[in-house]
Amino acid sequence: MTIRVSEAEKSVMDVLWQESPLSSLEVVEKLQSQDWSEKTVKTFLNRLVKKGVVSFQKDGRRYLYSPAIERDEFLADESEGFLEKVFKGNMKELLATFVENKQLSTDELDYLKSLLNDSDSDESTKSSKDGRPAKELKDD
Amino acid sequence: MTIRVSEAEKSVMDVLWQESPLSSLEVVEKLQSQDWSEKTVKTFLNRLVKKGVVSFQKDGRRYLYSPAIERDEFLADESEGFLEKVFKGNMKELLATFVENKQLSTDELDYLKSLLNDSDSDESTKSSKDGRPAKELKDD
DNA sequence: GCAATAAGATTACAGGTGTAATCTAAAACT
DNA sequence: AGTTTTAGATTACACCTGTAATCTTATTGC
Repeated sequence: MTIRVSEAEKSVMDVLWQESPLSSLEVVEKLQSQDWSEKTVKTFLNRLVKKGVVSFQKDGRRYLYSPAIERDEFLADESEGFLEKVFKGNMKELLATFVENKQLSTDELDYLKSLLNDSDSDESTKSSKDGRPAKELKDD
Repeated sequence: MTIRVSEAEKSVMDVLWQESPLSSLEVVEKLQSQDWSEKTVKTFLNRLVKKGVVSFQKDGRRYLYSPAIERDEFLADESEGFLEKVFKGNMKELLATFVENKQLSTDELDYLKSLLNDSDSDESTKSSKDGRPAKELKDD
C-alpha cells in the first residue's frame, strides 16, 4: 500500500507542503516554472484527492487544498522504496553511491557527521522498547 | 537523456549485472522469486534491448544477453534522479532521512564514517558555506 | 432573471508498464 | 523431408501518467 504519487504529482505536493491550504489557481501560480496549463495542474490535484493524499475544504465555489499526508512520512516511504528497488536494500551501497558520487560539500559532510554523532549517542533509544533490533538491515 | 528503465526491468538488469551473458531462460530461472512467466521476462529483455541498455550475441538460435550499461553508472544516475525529484536536490535532507529513519546498524555507521574520512582528505574543491549546496557534480 | 464566467468533474488520448498470449521461423527429431 | 519444438518477434490489453480539452454547474454581472 505504498502510496503511489507520480512525478508530476509530487511537484504539486511540494507546493502544498510549503504552504496550504491553497486554491488550485494558487497552486498553478506556484508551479509556473513547470510550464503546465492550469488544466493540467487541476488534473493532478484531482488525482491526488482521489488518491487520498490531498484533502480540500470548500470555500464558496472553489476548493482549498491541503496535503493529507506528512511530508516526512512520505519522504521516508519514498526513500525506503528507493533503497529496496534500486539498491535491493543494501544501505551501504546506497550510502557509498551518494557519498562518493555526489562529492559532498564540507557543509554537507559536517552535517552528516553531526547526524552520525547524534545517532551514536542515541544508541539506547534506537532499538525498539522490547530490545529487539528495529529492522532487518542487511549487509551482504 | 536519463535512461528510462522500469521497475520490473531493473530486476532483469540486476540479474545480468550479477552474471552475464545469460540466455533468456537462464534469466527467467534467476528471477523465479518474482514469479513471472517466461513470456513476461522475455518481454522485458526485449524492451531492454530496444532501450539500448542490454545487448546480445547470437548463440545458435538463442540470444545471450549482457548489460550494455555499467551498474555503477546506472545507480549513480538513479540516485541523482531520486535526489532531485524527491528531495529537490537537498542532499542534507536526503541524508538525514536515511540516517534517521533507517536506524543504521553499527556496521553501517562505521562504514559510513570511513567513507566520510576518505572524502575528507579530498575536501579541497568544495565550498558552500552559505547553506546552498553548489549543485555541481560528475567529473568522470 | 439570464447570460457570461469560471471552478471543479469528466473525458481524451498517446506512451510507458506489467503481464502475458499468439505468431513466425528455424532447429531438432523421427 | 515433414513435423514438432522452441527462440525470439509481434500483438494484446488494462492501468498509470503527462498533458490537456470539453462538460456541467454554480456564481456573478447586467
